[in-house]
Formats: sequence, C-alpha cells, structure tokens
Amino acid sequence: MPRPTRADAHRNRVRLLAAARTRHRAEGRVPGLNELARDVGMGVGTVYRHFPTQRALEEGLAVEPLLRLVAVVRDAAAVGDPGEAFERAVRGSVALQVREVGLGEVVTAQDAVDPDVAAAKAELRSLGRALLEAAQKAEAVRPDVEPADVERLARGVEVAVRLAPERGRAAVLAAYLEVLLAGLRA
Amino acid sequence: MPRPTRADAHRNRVRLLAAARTRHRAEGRVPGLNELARDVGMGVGTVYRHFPTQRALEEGLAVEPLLRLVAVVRDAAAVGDPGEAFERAVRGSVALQVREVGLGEVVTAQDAVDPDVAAAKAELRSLGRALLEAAQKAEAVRPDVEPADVERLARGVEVAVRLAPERGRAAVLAAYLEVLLAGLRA
Amino acid sequence: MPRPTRADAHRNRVRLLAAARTRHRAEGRVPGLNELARDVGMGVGTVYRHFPTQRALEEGLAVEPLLRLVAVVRDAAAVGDPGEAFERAVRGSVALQVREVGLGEVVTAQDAVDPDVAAAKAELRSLGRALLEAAQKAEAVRPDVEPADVERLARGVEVAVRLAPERGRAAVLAAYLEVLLAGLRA
Amino acid sequence: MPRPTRADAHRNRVRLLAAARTRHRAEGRVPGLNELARDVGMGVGTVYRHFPTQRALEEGLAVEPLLRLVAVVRDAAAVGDPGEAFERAVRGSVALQVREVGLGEVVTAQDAVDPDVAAAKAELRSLGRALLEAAQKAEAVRPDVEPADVERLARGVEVAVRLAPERGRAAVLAAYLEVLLAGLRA
DNA sequence: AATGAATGAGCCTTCATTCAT
DNA sequence: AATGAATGAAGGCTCATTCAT
Repeated sequence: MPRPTRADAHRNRVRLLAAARTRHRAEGRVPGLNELARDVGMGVGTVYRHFPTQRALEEGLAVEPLLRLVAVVRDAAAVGDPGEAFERAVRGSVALQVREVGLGEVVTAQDAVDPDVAAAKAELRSLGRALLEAAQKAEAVRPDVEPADVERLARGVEVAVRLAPERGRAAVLAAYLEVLLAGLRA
Repeated sequence: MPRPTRADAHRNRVRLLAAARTRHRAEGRVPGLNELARDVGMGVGTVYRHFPTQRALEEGLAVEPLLRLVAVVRDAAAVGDPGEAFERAVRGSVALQVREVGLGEVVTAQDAVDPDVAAAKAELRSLGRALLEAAQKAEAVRPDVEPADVERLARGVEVAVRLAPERGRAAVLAAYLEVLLAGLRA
Repeated sequence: MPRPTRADAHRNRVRLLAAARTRHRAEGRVPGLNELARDVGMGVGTVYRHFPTQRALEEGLAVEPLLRLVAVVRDAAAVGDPGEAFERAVRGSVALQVREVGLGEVVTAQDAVDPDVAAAKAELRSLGRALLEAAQKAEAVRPDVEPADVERLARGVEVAVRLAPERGRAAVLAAYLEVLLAGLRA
Repeated sequence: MPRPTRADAHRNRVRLLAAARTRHRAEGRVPGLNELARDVGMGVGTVYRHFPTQRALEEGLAVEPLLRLVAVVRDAAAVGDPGEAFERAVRGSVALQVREVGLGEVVTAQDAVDPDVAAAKAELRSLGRALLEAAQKAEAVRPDVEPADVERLARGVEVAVRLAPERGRAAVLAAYLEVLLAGLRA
C-alpha cells in the first residue's frame, strides 16, 4: 500500500501545474483536466482532487505569475520619485501580462476562488493604490483616474500589444506604453 | 445586403441575425448554429444554409455595424481641422465598438470571408490611413504611430471600457478616450 | 416565359447523367441529388423531377452500360461454337462490369424500377440462358450450373478483380477469368 | 483479448460487441456508435471509450471470427496431402466468411489498426502462403496464382454466395467452391 | 415546369464531471 | 487516495426529400 505523504501530493500539484503551463503556453488555452491527466500520466480523479474545476486550475496557473507581478510592483515602489515609481510599476506590469498568458485575466477578474490568488490580488491592489495616490499627489499623474482605471487600461494595452504579430512585440509594447503613460500624465 | 432573392429567405436571414445579435449582446459570444436554430424555431439545415459556418455568422453580424463604422469615420473626415477630424474618428469608432459587441474583433481580424465585410474593412483602412497621415502632417499626432497601431489601441481601449461595470460606462469611455488621445498627441 | 419542350427535358436528363457518371467514376459513389444539381447548375427540384430517388439515378446511370452489356452478350451469341460463345460472353461481361462501376450491382439486383433497365435485364437473362444451355448441351460447361449461378460468379470475379490494385488489373482480370472458366468446364 | 482490467468495463465491451454483431448480421452494416449506444442503453461517451472510431468497432467485431479463421486454416495445415490441405483451407475459409458478415472485408483490407487483428492477419497470411506453395510444389494447384489471388478469389466466392437467397446457401456454397477449386487445379 | 429554401432526423465527436472499484 | 470507466448534454455537420414561390 503506497501511503502518500503531503510531499507526494505537493509534488503532484507541481507536476500538474508544470504540464498545464507548458500546454497553455503552446496552445494558448488552459488544457482540460482529462487532457492534463493524460499528459502527466495520472488518473483523472487524481487531477480533480488537486483542481476540482477548470477555474481552479486557471487560478493555480496564475498564482506564480501573480506573485511575480506583486514583486515587480513592490520593487517599483522602492523608487524614490513617485511619478517614476508609478511608471515603472505600469511598465513592469504590462510587460509581465503580455508575457504571461492569462495573467491579465486573473488580475481584472472580480472574484478569486483560490485564497493565494485572493491574497496576492489584495496586496497588488493596495500597492497599486498607494503608488497611484503618491504619483497624483506629486502631480505626475492626472488626478481624475482611479486604481481600477489603471488596471483596466493596462489590460487594454496588453490586448493591443497581443494584436501585433509576435515578432517585434517588444517595440510595440514600448510604444504603446509610451502612449498610455503620456496619456496618464497630469 | 439583400442578396437572397426570395422574400421569405431574406426574412429568415434577418430573424436569424436578430436572434444571434440578442444572444451575442447578452452572453458575449456568438451562439452556436444549433442553438440559434433552436432559438428561432427553424431547422438546423436552414440556419446552415444561411450561415455555413460560425465564422459566416460572425461576419454576418458585423456587416451592419461595420457599415455604420465606415459612416462614422467618413463623417469625421469631413471635418476641416485634421487633428480634430482624427480625434473625432477615434472617439466615434471606439464608442461604436464598445456598443457593438464583436465589431472590434472583426475590425482587427486579419482576413474576412464575406465580401461585404472585406470591402467595408478596405474602405475603413483607407479612410483611417488618410486621417492619420493628415493629422500627423499637421503635427497633431505623434509621427511614430501607424494605422495598425491606432486600430490596436482603439481595440485596447474598447476592452478596457468593457471591464468597467455596465453602469457608468459612458463616463469611463470618455475618460479613457481622453487618455488615449492625449497619449497620441504630438 | 420559357416553355420547355420534350427536347429540353431530354437534354437535361442527358446532362444530369453525364455529370453523375463523371462523379461516379471519380469518387466511386453515386452523387447525392443536391450535389448533382449544384454540379449541373439546376435547381434540386428539377433534378428530382428527372430522378425521383437516389435509386432512380443509379438505374439511370446503369441503362447505357447495360445496353452495352446486352450487345456484348448478343455478339458472343453469334459465335458458332457454343462453348466458345459462352466463354466469350462471360469474358466480355465481367470485363465490362469491372470497367463500369455499379453495373454489376444492377445486374444482380432483384428488381428494377426503371422500365428500360427491366427490359434490358430481361433480354440479358434470356440470352444468357440460351448461351448456357447450348454450352451445356455441347458438354462444354458443367451441367449442374444455372444461369443465376453464372451471374453471381461473374459478379464474384468482378469483386475479386476490384480488390487488386488498379495498376495491372488487366492481367488480374485475365487470370481470374481463366480460373472461373476452367472451373465451369464440364 | 480481455485488455480492460476492470470486470465491468470488460462486460460492457462484450455487450457492445454482441449488440453490434446483431445489428451487423441483421442489416449488413456496422452500426453507428450513437446507434449502438442507444441500442445498449449506454452513454455515447462510453461507447467511444471502447471504440474510438467506426473502424475500431469493425475490427473489434472481426477479432473473434478472425481467430476462428486462423484456427480453421491451421487445422487444414495439419492434413498430410498438400493439395488436400490447401483445398480444405479454402473451403473452411470461404464457409466462415459467408457465415460471418464483415470477416471477408477485414481479411482483404490492407491495414489494421487493432494489434490483435494485425497479428491474426499476419499469421493467416503466413499459413496461407505455406499451404499454397506446398500445393503448388505438389502440382495440385496452378503455379501462376499467388496468395493474394487466393484471398481475392475467396472473397469473390463469398460475395457470389451471398447473392443467393439465404435458403439453400449451403448447396450454393458447395457448388461455387467446386468451381473455384476446379479452376485452381493445375 | 423550374427553382431553391426549408426541414429535421441523425451521425460524429468532445468534454466536464461523477463515482464505482 | 488513486484510478479510470461511465455519463450525457451539447455542438458540429450532412443529406434526402418536400414544398412554397
């Protein structure tokens, strides 16, 4: 009788996420749980134990990029100049969102099932709000925008960049960020 | 365009488009052809005769809004001041795209099956290019953006607006357009 | 008002059969009546007027080859030696059946809707019976086979030949006919 | 072969094959997978798990008769006289093919998806070739026929027998086999 | 008589999820 | 806990045939 330990379960979760990430990157869609089970060589039932629903898997996939997003924004917050800090956060966020398929969706989604996701989003919001308010107080950013607006506009830019052909997206990203940031300045 | 010769066939086409539009608005996705048949109470075959594929239906839905979009841009082109004309076109386009679900997608899609759609898109592009170039020549718009960029950014703003709660979208739209146009100015 | 004459109708029938024959040869299956209508550029209704059912079309297609089959057998009957005449008829029939997809099926089918087909089959049977009986009387063919047996065995050989790769079927046909005729000899 | 590990799954497979066999016998065609599901009262998905394609079902149906066919030929091979052995194999094969609808088709098909089917066919071919060569060396069979020819002619006879009315097929089978074997003798 | 729009049964297949083993 | 068989709704599509125009 193989008595599975916590470690086992955790390793399984990691393997599942890795496999799902691979497919996600490759095919642009979160794989079905059956598909994933076949990929990893586990029974469907096992996969469903880890991710009881498609949504759970999607959020599971987003946790790690989301943590990186938090880190990016926190790093930006360390910059002295408020305007500079704000812009750095926006740039970093959009860049990451463009790179990580699905991240933007999770960020702008209303609710989160996964508590890790919910926590990360909460922190993200609080950091974002602080950055924005500081930048506005320093008259670096228009006073009439709210944190939610920045989130949405960032997502919009992400979408715009994604419409460009894969080759040369870096330049496109830079250009569109310029437009966005110019538009946001006081 | 009333391509079908028979009156009843044309009436059916109209009914189908109406039903599809309703669902599209309500659920944000173009209904399946079987679904549509059920909604309207027609045989599946009939629906497939009118729209042989999902794609055909999508474009069928887009024809009319697309024509309105062309009209909006053409009207804008009548304005004397090039910068003003450009801005008016962008405002009108995004507003329409926000109102008409799916329009933005068709506009930014690479190819079109339906010849009416293809023709409208061609005209749209030509008008758009002219407006942009004139505005750039008048130094009203940054010289480094291309027509495709404006298309993508417009779509991005559309997406951003859609993320806002339905109530109060008008204000949001105005605000985000301000950001976009400010960002685009020379 | 175009007042269609008998001649028109006949020409239509001929066009339909020609188109159907082409597809039949090319794809190995009798085309659907809608398909056929599209090919020929007629309305489905018109096609259905000529061939009220799939079956009718199949028989329509068979009429001409069937007449050629009758001719083949009649020519064979002109040969003086009864054994030789019989063998010649069998060879000719199977060869034609191999060449004309669907012919064998019509020959061995029990009933015929089309009166032309029925008439041709009746004549074929009568000719075949005479040839067989003469050959048996001349002790050139085993006495225990009946006309229906020859029909069925001929069809069997047709099927056997068809199983061989298209290239080199002529040799295969000759060889299998040799086996059949040797097996039928007294 | 009972590949499925679970008892109930195996039972389902057996039920499916039984139902499919019944329909196949009765209607001369392998039923569609949905049809089959309806017949047996299972969900479509279950049927598709067992037989992912029409083809898989066809081969699944053929496995058992094919094994019996191998047995028949192997038994024939035990006979001392090579000519006698060959004839016995042919008689047994055609008789079985006439009884088991679809068997002949699988035997003459080029490829096989199911490994069991492929294996059985390989053995069948090797046994058949040996029998034929021995009979030819003993001058009991014409030297110019190849194994593939025997396969095809056997199928042809099967078809010929099937054209006779069900009643009295035994006698017809015997007669046509006589013709075939007489035709194959040196 | 010609036309072609309409019909709808029915096949194929996928997939998220449940549950017996 | 793990497994994978079973489920069945649902969507995609074809096609023989009927019937209004």
